Amino acid sequence: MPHAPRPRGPKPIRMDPDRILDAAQEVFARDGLRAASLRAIAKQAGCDPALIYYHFDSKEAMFTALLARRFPPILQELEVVAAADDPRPTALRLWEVVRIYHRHLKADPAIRSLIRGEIVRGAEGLSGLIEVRIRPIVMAIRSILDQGITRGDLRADLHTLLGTFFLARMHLEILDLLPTVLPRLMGLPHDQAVETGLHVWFDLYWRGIARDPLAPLPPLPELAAAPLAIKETRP
Amino acid sequence: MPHAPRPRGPKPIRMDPDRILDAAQEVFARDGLRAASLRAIAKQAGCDPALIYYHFDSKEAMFTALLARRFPPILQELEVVAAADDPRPTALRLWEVVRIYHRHLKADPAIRSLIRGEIVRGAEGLSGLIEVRIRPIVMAIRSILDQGITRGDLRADLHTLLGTFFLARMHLEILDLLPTVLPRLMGLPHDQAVETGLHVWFDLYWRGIARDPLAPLPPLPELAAAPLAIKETRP
DNA sequence: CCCATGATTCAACATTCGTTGAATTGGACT
DNA sequence: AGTCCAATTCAACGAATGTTGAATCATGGG
Repeated sequence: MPHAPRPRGPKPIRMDPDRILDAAQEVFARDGLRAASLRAIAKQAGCDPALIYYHFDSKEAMFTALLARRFPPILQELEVVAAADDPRPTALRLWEVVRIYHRHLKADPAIRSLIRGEIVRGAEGLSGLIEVRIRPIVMAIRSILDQGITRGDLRADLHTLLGTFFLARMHLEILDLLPTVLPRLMGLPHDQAVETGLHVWFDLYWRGIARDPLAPLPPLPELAAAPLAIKETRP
Repeated sequence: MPHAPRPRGPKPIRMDPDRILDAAQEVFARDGLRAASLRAIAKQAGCDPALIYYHFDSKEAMFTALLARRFPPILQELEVVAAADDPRPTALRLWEVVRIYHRHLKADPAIRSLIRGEIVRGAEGLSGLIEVRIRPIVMAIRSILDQGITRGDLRADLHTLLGTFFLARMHLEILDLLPTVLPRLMGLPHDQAVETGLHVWFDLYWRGIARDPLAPLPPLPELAAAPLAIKETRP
């Protein structure tokens, strides 16, 4: 069977590298970085696998390009909240951090699982880039905690670096695991699993770090609504 | 080069299936479930890849056998602490949970990352088994929280299921990420990263769930020492 | 009209993987 | 000594993977 040797390509559409990145993000989210194949990404993008190598150097280069596209907007919003002259009470600023994190990462399991999976074991050059992307984010959140101590909102003996780690990591755990674990473990409806999980978590976390744990939290804005008008990446 | 066609096997040593599981655990811990190859496991065990198929049905069967070997001892110890007639204050019992968790999972990154990686996206039949292994553990910890509420040690509005999730998951995050992330992110020495991380975390967590957050914690036993004499798996 | 050039596809390479069937070994029992 | 069976190894299969070089298409400028 010569299986149709050469019906050569009738596809005169230009393929934007951003479209390939979109496909890569989707496949990475579905299968994880290691299991995601270039052929699957190419099929998702509607092009030939070889075309990916025309626009990117390798699979790893696609991942770094993906990071470069997703992280700066997050950092940009966080640094606004972390500005030293922000007059809002610390609880509200931290909740704003939660909302920013949530809005950017909720619908993007790719980066969540990828950071997680590939940061532990360095994946060679990848870990360096992740570090470059993540360190400023950690520093922004941590500065809010530091300011909270000097303002007298937080307990003086708070370990602000670990406090940042706890806040950010548990957020990702809630996003990643609660929707799949909670319904299977209990009868809980998974619709609002993430929302209620985040609220309960923030209440517990705040009692843990506040100078006065029993003082009630101020009313918290809803998670979903966008707090700041920032232009999105897609024009 | 005919590369030495048939120097057939001069290896008359018996291979205990447990030795293969040991090798699998090591390779799984190093490379992750998906990336770990049977050939690497066989080389680690010092046998032929085909021998693995004589003792186990498949790669997946090895993983479930690994789970079956590691989880029951953890559950056994947890259920002792969770017994309803345990008279110790809730804070000490929860700290005991942390110690048990820590002792069993600290040196076993395989199960930690595998549970994490393969539970989110079901990996077909695997997730069911994981659920069978994990649910009793969750229930044991949760019952301590429930008893803590009725005893008046914990806040009455505590969401005990989410509280269990927070305690267990953050513990794994600390074990997995702190040793690699903290030194790279700061200059922190990674020797005691896990120990200090766990202490700071437990202090924050306890303030979050206690009825009286400002009451000081009782003195906590050291993490490393074994609290109960339980026979280990290797005879 | 032609040709240079960028964009895209085809087909294949070399590896690696999980898995399997046949062959071989080593010892236990008769 | 001979035989049987469990344990182990050999060699290979088929599939999937990342990657590459050559070929084809589309298009715009001369």
